[in-house]
This record gives sequence, structure tokens and C-alpha cells, in this order.
Amino acid sequence: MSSPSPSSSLAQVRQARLDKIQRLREMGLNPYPSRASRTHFCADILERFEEIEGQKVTVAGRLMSWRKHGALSFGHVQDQTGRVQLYVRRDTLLPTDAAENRLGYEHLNLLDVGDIVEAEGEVVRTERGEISVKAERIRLLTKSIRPLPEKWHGIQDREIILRKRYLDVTHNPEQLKRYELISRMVFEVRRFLDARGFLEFQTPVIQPQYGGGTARPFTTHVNALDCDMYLAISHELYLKRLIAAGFDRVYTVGRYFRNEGIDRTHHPEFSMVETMTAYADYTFNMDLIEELFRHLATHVFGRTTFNVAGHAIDFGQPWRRVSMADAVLEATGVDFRNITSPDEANARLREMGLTEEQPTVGHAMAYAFEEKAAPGLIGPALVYGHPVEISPLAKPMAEDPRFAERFEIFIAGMECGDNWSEQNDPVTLLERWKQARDLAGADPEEHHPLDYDFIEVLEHGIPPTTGIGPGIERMAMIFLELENIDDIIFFPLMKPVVSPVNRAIYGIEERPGLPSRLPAVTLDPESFSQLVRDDVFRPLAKTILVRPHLQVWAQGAPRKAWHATVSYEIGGLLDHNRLVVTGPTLTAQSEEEFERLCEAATENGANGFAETLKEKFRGCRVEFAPVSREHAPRVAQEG
RNA sequence: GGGUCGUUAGCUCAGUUGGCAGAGCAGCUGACUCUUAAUCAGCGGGCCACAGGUUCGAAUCCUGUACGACCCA
Repeated sequence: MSSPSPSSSLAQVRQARLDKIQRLREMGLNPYPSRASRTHFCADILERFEEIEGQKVTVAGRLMSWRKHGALSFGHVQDQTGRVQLYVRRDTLLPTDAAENRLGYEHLNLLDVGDIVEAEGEVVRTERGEISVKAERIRLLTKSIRPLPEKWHGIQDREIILRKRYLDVTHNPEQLKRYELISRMVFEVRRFLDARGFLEFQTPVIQPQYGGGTARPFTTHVNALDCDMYLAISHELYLKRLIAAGFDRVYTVGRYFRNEGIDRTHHPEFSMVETMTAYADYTFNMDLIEELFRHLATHVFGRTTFNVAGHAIDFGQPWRRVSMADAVLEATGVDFRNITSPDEANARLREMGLTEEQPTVGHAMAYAFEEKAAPGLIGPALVYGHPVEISPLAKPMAEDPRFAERFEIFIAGMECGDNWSEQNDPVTLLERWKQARDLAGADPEEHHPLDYDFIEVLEHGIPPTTGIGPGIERMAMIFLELENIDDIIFFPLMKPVVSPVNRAIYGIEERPGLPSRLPAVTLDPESFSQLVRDDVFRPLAKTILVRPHLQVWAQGAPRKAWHATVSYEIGGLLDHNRLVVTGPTLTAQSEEEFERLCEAATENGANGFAETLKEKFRGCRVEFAPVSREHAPRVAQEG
């Protein structure tokens, strides 16, 4: 066998390591065994050194460094708890043994930094004073064939950190610790609620209506039911159904999906713990949320004061509780409780320098609060008693029905949660819902569709109920003192990419990409064929992909007519634009006829110019993608 | 949505006025019995993000595109 060529592009480094695997196999060793026999974690050995010095232990983990020094070698093994040094001597390491998958000293060059290894030996302190495992046996557990990032600087490129978090975390144990804390935080949320008699439930992520909040949903299609559905924007309405069923304290640690912007504090997919408590009002939740934060601070993070956006926030003290009217009075000197007309309220706003006209006294007070009082609430503070005009889903207060049984959490001037006594009067709720829909039109950020099934639940009756929904990531950002949600979410959402290096290594063929938001160049089939014959197009890839597309704009009822337009998207000829070739418009009187026409049009139409493509570009494959179909949005189902 | 910036070897980064593409780590070969960013000697490794343009000549200047970061709303 020829020695590996001395070179080091990634592909060549990888090949050198694959060659080592080959040599291991020839020696009868398994580069990917399944059995490991760790007895101690690294941190145990370091922390309990006095106790276990001289004992024989087995550690296992990733080999993070390797320093060969003639008949003596040193390295570090890293596991979930930390790193411990391996101290290896030629004269005391047992020789290679295939049955034990063991490597002797002369074969240690088959190991690489990054491999997963196991070492058995005595716990000692080296002459230089480092606590180490003096290895008698070294076993390879997993051969790594990709090099780790630079050992001193690690990964600096933010994009690679986010895309390959596992590499960043491998290099930075403090990052590993951070994600461990987030995991422990969720565990403690469960323990906290469990201790208070709450039961955890799984609620559906795929929902037929996107109720329980106002946000743009992700849409999906359930094939088995042939039905469009939505990913949960909230789990609230299902928790209330559980209350209707007779459970009095329920919660879910749920996944929430909102098809909206991504920024420092927002991510399309996130988690919340959402509770629902029967036979309690919003004051119960004011206590609950305060205790929850205090519990997490002390039990997970071991302290009560945290630096949030430059402010020292102490969760150990009782939180300030202030009515919104009092908060505004304090900040502006105006008591909106004494104001009776919108005109007067707007006059007061103008005196404060707030010029946006407000429709009601309640709106005016909320506006003044948001602009003048909220930024000063360093807190943590609980602001209660919102105007009913802006609280359609909350119950009005019995003692003053102008204000709702509702509170918001403020930490360092930021709103961190919204909670209320749930409106359980089905008639009132249905009215409010319809009003909101009429006001907002079709914007899902302003209202959500009517969920008659849920109204029916309320008609059967649910007890007085109240819930909280603190966000997992938001809480983690506060407790970990981080301002970027990407530092909390281990796998942030990013556009998929394939690096040129991986393309080469794995032999991934460059597929004609069809990103839909590129501007389109549209041609009729005759012009297109002519341009192909005139050598206007040059293929950019080995495959030219033809993707037939059906835009269905009428389907059956109410007029018993079927209409669709056919088009063909051609991938692999244009780089910065989509290339679209138009097709026929189909009209049919029955579903069977329509399906027949669709089939014929997508095949025959494509073949018309496909023949030209095949003739002209003989070196390329002309492939057909499955037909995609788009239905025009259904109009006015209701009313 | 707006602005600013980035993209050079697997990783971290240089690259002057537009003139042969550079280093460290990692890799390969060898030496070395207490190293820990080991050291020493030697050897390799590049679609300078992509596509155009200007130019005798472009990593460098111009335009566009992609991906990303930061700031603002």
C-alpha cells in the first residue's frame, strides 16, 4: 500500500483518516464499536482527587489534544462534565489487542484529535502537578474523519457557529454549560408546577384553526385527511378544553410557531410553558409567576439578582404591583380614572406630547402608559387593570368594570408576559370575536378565525379560569443575561446551504435551483423553443429540470366549473431569474374531465418544447419534476 | 423594511498603489521520557463566495446576486 500523499485539503485530510480506518480494520480493530465502559466523569476525577487517587478508573470522551513526546504522550479527554489529562507511557501501556479493541503505543498514531476514545488507568498527579489518568488501556470508540476547528480560537464565524453549533460547543465548555442550564430550567418549571398540583398534557401542534393568539400561522396539509391545517400559534384553547373536561390545574410545555420576522428576540419556532388554573383569578397568577421566577433563579442559577439590559434585577424581593392607572398617574400626573370623554383624554395626551388621536379613554390611558410609564418600570413589576377596550378576552373587574382582570410583567422596561382572567361567557366572547374580525379584515396579526368548536366548549361551561404563558427562551435570556435569542436556541432556523467542499466530497450534483422569489422571465412555448434553437441559452448544470405547475383558480362549486392555468418552470438555464414557459388554460365541466385535462396538459405541453431541449442539449439530462398544484385562496366561506 | 459591514487553505487571519496567493493552527514524514497553544527539522494544501464589467493585468476598483452578521424602525 502506498503511503498517503502528504497534503491537507479537507478532502485529503479526510482520506488520510479513512486510510487509518482501513489499517485499523486490517489489524482486526473496530473503528465504530458499540460498547463503552466508563466508570467516572472527568469532573468527578478532578473534584474527588484526594479520595480516588491511585484508584483505577475508565474515562471516555472526545480526544481534544495530543502531545507526543517520544516514549511519553499526553492528551486531554473531554466529556459532558469537563476535561481530564491522559498520561501515556510506552512502557506501561498494554499492547494492541484486537479482541479488546485496544491500541498499543506503536499504534497510537492511528488516533487523531477529535476521535472518541476510552482510557483505563490509575488516577495520578503528573510531575508538573496535573491530575491525570495514567492509561494502561486505550480503546478507540469512534473514529472521527473531520478535523476539529482551530484549537486556540475555535469558530469565530457567526454563521458557522449557528449552523454547526455542536462544533462551537465542543470547543467552549461554558456554552455546553449554558445549554445544560436551559435544560435544567425547563425541568425545574415542571417540578415547580408539579409541586402545586398541576398536570402536564400534550396538546396538538397541528391544529385545524389557529386560535389563542394573533399571529401569522404556518400552513400545512394533512394528507390522510386531505385537509389544510396550521401549526400551533398557541395551545391555550386546548388547555381550556382540558379544564372543561374537569382537570383543574393543567399545563403544557409547548412548541409555538409564528410565521413572522426573525430578529434578536423573535424566532419562528419557540417554547412556552402555558398553564390554566380553574377556580382562580388573575391574582393567583400574579403570585404564581413571581414564585416561578424566584424558584428558577434560586434552584437553577443559584442567585436572585441578574443583569438584564444593563439593569440589576432582583427576583428575590416581592415584585412591585401597580395598577395601570396609578402607573400613568405617577409618570405623568394625570389620573385617567377621572376622565370621562375621549376628547378630554386626547387633550391630556397632547399636553404630554403624544399626538396620535385615540378612540376611547381606555385606549388613551394605554397609550400614555406605553409611552410614558412602561420604560421606567425596571421592576420586576406587575401592572394590572388594563382598560377593557384593549382587553377583549379578559373579564372586567367586578369593582370597576372599566378595567380588566389582567396583568403584564415588566422587567427592565420590557413587557415579558400578558395574563388575565379568561372570558368564559360564550355569548360575549363570540360577539367580541366577530367585532375584532370585522375591524381587522383578513390580517391574521390582528385577529384569528372563529373557532366555533371552542365556543361550543364554553357553551357547555368552564369554571372561572386563569392562565400564564411565560416564554422559555425569554426566561433563559433573562437568567443567562443574554440579549440574542440565537444564543438560547441551539438550532436556530437558517436557510439550508451545501458547501462546495461537501459537494465535492459527497459527489452532490448541482441541482437546478428553483427559488421561487427570484424574478421570473416568462415566455410562450414557441418563442422559448426558437430561442433554444438559436443558442440563446446555455445549460448551467448537467440536469435541466422541467417543473409543471397548475394554478387552479376555480374548482367545482358554486358554479360547477373547473379552471386552471398550466405553466412550466425550467431550471438550469438561467442563473438569476426563474424561467417560466406558459401553457394552456384548462376549462372543464366535471372533476373527471378536469383531472384528465390536467394530466394531458402537463405531459404533452412539456413534451412540446422538451423535445427541442433534448435535441439541443444532448450532453444534459432533461428531467421532469412532479406536477405542483396551487389553489387560489377560497373566498368567503362564512356569512 | 432601511442602513453598515463581512465572505481568501478544514479553522483563525494577513494581503501595501491593481503586478507570481501569505502565515499560524490542523495535516503528512522524522526526532524527542513530564507535556499542556509542547518543541525542533522537512513536506504539502487555494473556484480569493458567485456572475458580469473596467484594465495589458483584478483577491484588490465598479455593478449585480447569494449567504450571513450588526444597528435602526
